[in-house]
Amino acid sequence: MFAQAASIRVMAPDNRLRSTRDRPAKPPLSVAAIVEAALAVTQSEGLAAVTMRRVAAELDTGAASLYVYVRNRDELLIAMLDRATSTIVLVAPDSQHWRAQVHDLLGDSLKALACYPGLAAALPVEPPTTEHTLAFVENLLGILLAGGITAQDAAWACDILNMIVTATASEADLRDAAGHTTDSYRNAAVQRMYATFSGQPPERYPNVVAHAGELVAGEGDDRFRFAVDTFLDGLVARSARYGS
Amino acid sequence: MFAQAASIRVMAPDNRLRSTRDRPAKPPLSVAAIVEAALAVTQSEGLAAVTMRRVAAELDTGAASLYVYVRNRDELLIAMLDRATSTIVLVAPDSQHWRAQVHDLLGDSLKALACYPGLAAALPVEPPTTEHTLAFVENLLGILLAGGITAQDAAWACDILNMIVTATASEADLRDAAGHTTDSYRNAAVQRMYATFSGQPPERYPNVVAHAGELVAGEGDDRFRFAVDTFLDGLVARSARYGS
DNA sequence: CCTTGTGAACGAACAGCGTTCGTTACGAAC
DNA sequence: GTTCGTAACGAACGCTGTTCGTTCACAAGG
Repeated sequence: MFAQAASIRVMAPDNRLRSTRDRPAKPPLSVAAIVEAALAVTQSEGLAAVTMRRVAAELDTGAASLYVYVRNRDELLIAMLDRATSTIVLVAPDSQHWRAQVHDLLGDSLKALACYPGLAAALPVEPPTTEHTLAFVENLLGILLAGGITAQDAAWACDILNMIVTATASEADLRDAAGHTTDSYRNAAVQRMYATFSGQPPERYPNVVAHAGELVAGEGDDRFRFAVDTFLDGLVARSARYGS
Repeated sequence: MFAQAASIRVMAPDNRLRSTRDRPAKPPLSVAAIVEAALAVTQSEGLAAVTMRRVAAELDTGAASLYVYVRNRDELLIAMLDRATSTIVLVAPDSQHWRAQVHDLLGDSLKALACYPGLAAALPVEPPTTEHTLAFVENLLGILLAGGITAQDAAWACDILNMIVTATASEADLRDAAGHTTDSYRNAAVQRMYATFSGQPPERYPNVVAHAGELVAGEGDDRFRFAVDTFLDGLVARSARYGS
C-alpha cells in the first residue's frame, strides 16, 4: 500500500496528463471555479448537498484545498449568492416606466435565485455587501427614487421587496420540490397542503377550511406578482398621502 | 472506573432522590418539557445551541432519550414554533377596527418570535399546519375578510404578512445580536452596516452611498410598522379598484 | 545544473452533529 | 411473584466544518 502510494506520487506527472486527456479541461483551483462547482452541485442536488467535501470532490480534490480560496462555508454561500446575483440585468432608471422596471428587476432576481434551490433560504439575514448584491440594491433604489418614492420609503422598500423575492424563491423551491411537471398545474406538495387545510375541523378553523383553495392558489409567479404589485400600490398611496 | 459505574447503577434510587432534592422539581420527560427546554436554550444561547445533546443535557438526560417523544430535530423546531405561537392573543374579527387588529396580531406574533433568536430564520418554509399556527392563520384571515378584502387577496396576504413578520424577526435577531442597549439607539451591527454602505465608491453606488442613512434607519418596530402599513395600503387600494 | 524557498495541495485528524441500535431497568398487570 | 412493555440510555455510525503538519511542484538564485 505504501509502495503503491509512492509509485503514484512518482507517476504524478503521468497521472495529470492522463486525467487532462480524460476530462475536457480540468481548470486550476480558484475562487470562481469553487463557486461554480458549488452552484452546479446546488442545481443538481440541492443546497443540502453543498458540503465542503462534495464541492471539493466536484473539482477532484479534497476539502482542505478549498480553504486556500474560501475562508469558510458561509463565505462560500455568500460568494454563490453574489455570483447568482451577477446574472441579473440592470437597467437605467426611467421615471416613466419605473413600475415595470421594478417588476423586471425583481423578476430577474427571482429567476436567478430559483435556479439554486435552498440558496435563498440558507443565507445570512442581512447580506447585501458584496459587489453584485450592492449593484442590485443600487439599481432598485434608483428606480424607486425615479418613481418619486421618498428616500426613506424607497430605502425600506428595497429591504422588503428583496425579502419578498427571497421568500418567494424559497417557496418556489418547495413547490417545485416533488417533480414539477408543466402539464399538471398543481404538484404533489400543493395538493398535500390543500388536503391539510381543507381537512381541518370546520368549526375550529372555518376560514382556513372555507378558503383552502385560495390559500394554496396560484403559481409562484402569480403570488409573486401579487406581492410586489400590492406593495407598490401601498408605496404609491403612501407617497400620494405625503404630497397632500 | 467499571466498579464506579456499577456502584452508580446500584445507587440509582439514592441518586434520583438526591437530585430531586437538589433541583426544585425535575419534571418527567415529555414533549412539552423537551420543547420548553429547547426554547430556554434558544432564549439564552441562540438557536445554534439547540442541539439534541444540549437540549437533553438541559433535562439531565442523553440525546437518545428525546427520540421517544420527538421524531427528529426538525419536528422539535416545528413544535417550538407552535409553542411560541400559542402565546399570541387572538381576537374576534371586527370590521370596524380590522387594521388595528392586524397590527396587534402581527405585533404579537413578532414579539413571540423575537424571544427566540434564530427560530424564525431556521424553519421549514411552508409550516402552518400545527395547531396554533393554524389558529393564527385562521384569525388573520378572518380579520382581513372582515376588513372587506377579497378572499383571494386575503389568503395571499396572510402568506405575505406572515413572511414580513418572520423576516423582521430574523432581522431583529441580527440587530439585537451584539448587546442591545436601550440607551444607544444604534448598536454595533447597524453602525457597521452604515459604514459599509457609506464607504462604497460613490461613482459606482451613488444611491447606496447617498442614502446609507435611510437604508439602516429605524428600529425594528418602525420598519415593521412601515412594511405592514404599506402592504395594507396596497391591499385597500386594490380592493377599491375591484369595486370600481 | 543544482539548491533553495514559497505556497498550493492534501491526508489525517478533531470535535461536534443528528440519528439508530441494542441493552438496561422500572412500573404495572396478571 | 413473575412477566412484559416501554421509557431511558450508553455507545456507536456516518457525516459535518475546520485545522494541522506534511508533501510536492515549480520558480528564483547561485
